[in-house]
Amino acid sequence: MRADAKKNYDHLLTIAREVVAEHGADASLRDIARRADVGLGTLYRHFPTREALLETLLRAGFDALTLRAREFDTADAPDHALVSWLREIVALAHSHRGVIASMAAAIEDPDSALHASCVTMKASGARLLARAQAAGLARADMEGADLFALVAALAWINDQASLAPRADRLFQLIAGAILVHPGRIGDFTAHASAEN
Amino acid sequence: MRADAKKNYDHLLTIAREVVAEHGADASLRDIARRADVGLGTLYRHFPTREALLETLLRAGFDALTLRAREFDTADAPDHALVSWLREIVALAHSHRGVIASMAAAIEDPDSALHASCVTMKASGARLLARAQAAGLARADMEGADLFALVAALAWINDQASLAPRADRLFQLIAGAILVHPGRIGDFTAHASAEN
DNA sequence: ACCTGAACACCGTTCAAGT
DNA sequence: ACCTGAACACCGTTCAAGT
Repeated sequence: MRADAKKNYDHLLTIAREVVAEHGADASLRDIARRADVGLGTLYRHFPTREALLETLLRAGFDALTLRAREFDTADAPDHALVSWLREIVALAHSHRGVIASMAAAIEDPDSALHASCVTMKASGARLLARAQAAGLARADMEGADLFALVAALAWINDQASLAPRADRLFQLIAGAILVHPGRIGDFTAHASAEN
Repeated sequence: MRADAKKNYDHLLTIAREVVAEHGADASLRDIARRADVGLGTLYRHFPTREALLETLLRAGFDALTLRAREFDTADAPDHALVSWLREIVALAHSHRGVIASMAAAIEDPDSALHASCVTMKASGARLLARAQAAGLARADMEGADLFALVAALAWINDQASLAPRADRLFQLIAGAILVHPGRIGDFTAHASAEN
């Protein structure tokens, strides 16, 4: 990448991060280009679709979550690991308000720039779920797709201003429905959270 | 209302029902006016906001749900009543794809045309929940706002094409988390649904 | 190789002018 | 009273013209 292009690319990302933090994943692309002092075509050259831009914004968070899943997979009690990881992926999605709908759409659209990341997230969750199931700590009648949908729903609740105050409580309720011994949830999720 | 105005009003509603069925609650208002062979200003005169139009489209369904809640309140086993009613409100929201986000926003916005209906729905749910709780059939640590948020989340899952296949299963899972004796769910929700 | 911004086809919303 | 549609201020997306 040429030096001037690289500079535009980086600056666009910085501004996009600000604008998405402010207006959510549906933010005006025009507005981003304008505030970055860059032609609209330059934004489209670097990020041919909105999903491509969002994927770049979220990539670091996705990678961190993939690593966390691997850590959790060996280090923790399977139920603790599963619930803690769920909390973190919900927090990541929420940190980019509105992106969860794009992620839900991307999971079944191989052409979406978000597809690969979503598939990875789903697989990480499925692995943690399977481990908890094998230990008899999660209900057996669930699979990765169910977990992905529940995470999406919880992230969506977080994104709705009027429902957000109930989000933590409902996370606990749903986590409790996944686990065989929900009594243990309070022990390890009370103050957990992910920053992104 | 003048005869010509009444005719426009009715025709707009007919067309709006078609277009919303096709494109969801975010359908283009311009498109509705166009297909109704009516000036854009006429649509705005009859329905000053999108919420006003949606409220009119959904009113019959809301009224039916209010009646159903009253029936359920006296006729059925409290847990059966609660879960059956939840199924119906989820189905109503889903029958107007995308409207659930507006409903979530309206519940805390007294100026929204959907506000009153949402408050009524929330109150109906809260009453059925309280009755089930009093009978020891629903967990005591929940309130109406939690139920409303869960219904919204389930309706949202239904609206996402990629998540919809899991919607029934997740309804059961969440209903099971609300009830004290979830084993009973399968008995009475397997084939229930609402038409609107 | 990369950037720019006009051009196109859409929106939602308002309101002066008509009947 | 009611209707109309132009006008305004926005979008997303493309692409000819520039450097």
